Amino acid sequence: MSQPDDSSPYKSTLNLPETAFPMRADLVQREPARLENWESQGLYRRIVDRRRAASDPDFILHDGPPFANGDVHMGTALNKVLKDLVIKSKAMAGFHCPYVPGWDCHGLPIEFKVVKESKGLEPAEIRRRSEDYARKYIDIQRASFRRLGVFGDWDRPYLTLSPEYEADIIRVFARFVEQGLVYQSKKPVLWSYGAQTALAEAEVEYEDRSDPAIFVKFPLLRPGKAGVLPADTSLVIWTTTPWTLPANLGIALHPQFTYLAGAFTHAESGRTENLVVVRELLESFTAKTGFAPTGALEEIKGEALAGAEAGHPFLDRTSRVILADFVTAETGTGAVHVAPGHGADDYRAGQENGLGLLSPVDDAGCFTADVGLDFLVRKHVFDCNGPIIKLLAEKGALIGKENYRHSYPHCWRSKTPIIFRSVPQFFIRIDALRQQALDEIDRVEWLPHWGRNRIYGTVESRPDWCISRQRTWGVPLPVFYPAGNRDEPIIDADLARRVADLTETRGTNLWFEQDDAWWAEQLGLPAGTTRGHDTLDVWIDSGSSHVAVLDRHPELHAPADLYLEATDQHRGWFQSSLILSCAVRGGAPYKAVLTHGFVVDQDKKKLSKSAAEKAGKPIDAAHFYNKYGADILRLWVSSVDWQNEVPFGEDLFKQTAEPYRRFRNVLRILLANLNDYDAERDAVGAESFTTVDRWILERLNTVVTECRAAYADFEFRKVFNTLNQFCAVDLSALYVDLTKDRLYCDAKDSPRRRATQTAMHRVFEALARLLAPILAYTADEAWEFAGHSDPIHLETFPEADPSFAGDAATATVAQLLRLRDEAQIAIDEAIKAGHFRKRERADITFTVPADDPALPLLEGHRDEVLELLMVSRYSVVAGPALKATVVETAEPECPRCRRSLPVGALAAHPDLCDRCADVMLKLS
RNA sequence: GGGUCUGUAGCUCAGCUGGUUAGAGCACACGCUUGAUAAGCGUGGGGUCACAGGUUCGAAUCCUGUCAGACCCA
Repeated sequence: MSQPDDSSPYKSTLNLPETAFPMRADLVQREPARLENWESQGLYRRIVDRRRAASDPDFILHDGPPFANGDVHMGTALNKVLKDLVIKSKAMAGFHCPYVPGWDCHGLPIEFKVVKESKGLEPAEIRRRSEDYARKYIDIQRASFRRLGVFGDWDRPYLTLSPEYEADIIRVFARFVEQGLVYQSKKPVLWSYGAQTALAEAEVEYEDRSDPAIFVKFPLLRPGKAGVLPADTSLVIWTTTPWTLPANLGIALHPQFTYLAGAFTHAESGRTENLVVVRELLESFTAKTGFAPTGALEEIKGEALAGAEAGHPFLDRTSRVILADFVTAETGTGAVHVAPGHGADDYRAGQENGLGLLSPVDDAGCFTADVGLDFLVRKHVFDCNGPIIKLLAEKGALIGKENYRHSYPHCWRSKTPIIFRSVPQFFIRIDALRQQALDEIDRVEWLPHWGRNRIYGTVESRPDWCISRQRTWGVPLPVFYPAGNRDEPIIDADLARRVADLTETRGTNLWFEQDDAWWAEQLGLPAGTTRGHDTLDVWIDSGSSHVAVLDRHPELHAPADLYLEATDQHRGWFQSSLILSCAVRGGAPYKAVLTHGFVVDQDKKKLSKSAAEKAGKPIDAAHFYNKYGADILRLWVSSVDWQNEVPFGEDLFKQTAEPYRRFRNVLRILLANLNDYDAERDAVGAESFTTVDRWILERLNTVVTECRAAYADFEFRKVFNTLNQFCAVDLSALYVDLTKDRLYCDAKDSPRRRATQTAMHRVFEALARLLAPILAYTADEAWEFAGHSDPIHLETFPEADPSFAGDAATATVAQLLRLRDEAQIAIDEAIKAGHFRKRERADITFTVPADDPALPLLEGHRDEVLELLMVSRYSVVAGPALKATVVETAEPECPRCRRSLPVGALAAHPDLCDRCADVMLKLS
């Protein structure tokens, strides 16, 4: 500790800054106490009630429910804090902003964990454990969100597992049924044999994988229209999934492509075959298989082969030649193996050409007896690629083979590769809703604007929605089957609604706990009627929130003003909500949608949780708010460009600690300088402001205008930059620095001291409120030290003051700063040369052109210019260009104010400057 | 492979509809201050504005291509 410096007898006569607002933030210790205070007074409720009482317009941000699984990592924190910045800034901009957070509770990831812990559980038990699991993480995540300073109705969040919510999901399903949009069909779906369920597009992730790619010949039996092909000609197909060959029912050619037919000879073996391949791929075919054309080749259009038939290479079956636009000339042979049971394109082509459908694969991904080859039955399909290739070789059907590396869909949970497999599933007809959904997309505001194209593309091209899942932890898909018939489901809206009514009060566990007989009796169905076993896709759950939450909650309504999630939700929640909402209410559930990028590593590489942990890089939000404080994290969020991917790392994070310190210190010095100021008593009128006061108020006016506009546009980074610049340059480096003399050394009540305090008071009140949405804790702490008893979050933003909308003072100060910069360089040189040690000793000679706009200022406002330059004295000479030279002043240093000015005007204080002598006289 | 987007000092970012020597903060170096002091002030070094073409009197800013990265789709 340093001893109090009493070397100057005048120190006690100064008005030095003083405040109890601590310089050190100690956020980790202090924030929890402030949070407790907020919660004990029900601050969130007070804010909402105050805005409603003022009849402020609504602004509804509808919370997209995070999955109730895992801790809050930086990505989740980014999303939640962005939402909170929206809510807090909208509330301070004068909107009524109820915020009801929610959680997505059902689904595979949780069930997967529960089932992995203990095998062979009854469905009802799986559901109990899954609910416990979800609730545990809801509590963990809720505590984190609160700690981050996010305001909301945390005591009554919405949960997709609550009975009312589940009942509404079923009612949404009923609406679809009643519009004839639900059907059952056997068609290929993305199937995870690891998790043994159908998956949605959004539940699939792409990983690199190596597969055998093979060239297989299909001998033409009937040549179709062509009729000119040599005998024993074969089409050659190329496939990366040999295991789907048993289900082959056709070969697709492109109608417009030119194919080449003729003799091919293998360079090494000398084997000769009559083959057909597409012209564009002839070279690559030869390179990969070794078969080169022996003589002239016949050209033939794809459409000429339509209707031809080929023999299956190892089964006693024919394969029809069909035409399809999806055939490309990029890889393979231009002839595509079609297995309608194992692919979406294949299915459509099969339907159009009446090929039928085979899918001899069971839930576990193993061949069934229908595969047609005994030695494959009960073997996993991926283990059958080898045997099938071997069989092809034996039959002489194998033309070539290569290893092929490609990105391939995998199950996001079990990480196993996806297979396309046909099983009876339930679907929603998208075609009936597509145009309406597309029209709605153009009525919504997308932020950033390119989001519109994202979702438009997905909706435009998405196939029918497979909504059934073979899982337990979810909302039951409420269909029934007549006694003894599992092929024709009873899909009925009224039945579904009655199921909803029963579960509204008793929960959907009923579906799993009661038996078929009970349900048949409850619903008045004939004895022997059985229930379906599927649950609904979880995207139906969260996509129904506009019904289960917005329509139900008394403070909310649909459409919401804003949905705000990461960009992956274009194909997820934004889309499922849109489609469900179009069917239920005939329009989008949101007026605007804001998307932000993902949190990525510092070098902009994808940042996955497991990879980060392996590298010893913490990614949990708790690590950061427990080490640096929630306000640092919030400040970081405000400083990033959420439109793109958001780079993150502890080093980057630490960088925001510096701006934080500046904000805190500026608030602190303002508070300290206002220590003896009472706005009621001491505020001066507009006519008393000096030039620098008017300048800082003009700057403040600009800052207020810019920040309000930036908040309105959700450009938090612009708020951060604007305020940071204002604090660093205008306040800390200039205004606060150059007004020290008048604040510390003038008489307490001197008009120019009070003028500056009046300006600083306005700056503080505005700055604190503009910072409040971001520095939720610190702004409130400063507010409290300024003597306010209510939290700052009940306030509204400062208004721009029209009397400072001009730039007259700013223009004047700009001229003076030109002089200051010029003088500064000369002063620095003089100090470096050892002429004197501090700028207050400088005596400057300005050389100024006669037409320089600074000239009248130099001549007419001596005291103000001296104060702003913080030098002893200056003189002006005429010259061709602005220039400053410096010598040490001849004036003595006034021991009270430490400026070098003429002294001795008052005999009582011969060593003091005029101003200080006056002050001393008044004090005595 | 297709679509959308991004690429400015070591780091985080400003640079509006093209127009004087490309700006700020952090970090770094040096200095001042001990009356904002685990603070404050100043000065300085550092950028071929990803790369290559093109439009223009003139481009970081417009166009094309290449490279790198992100997300989505295959």
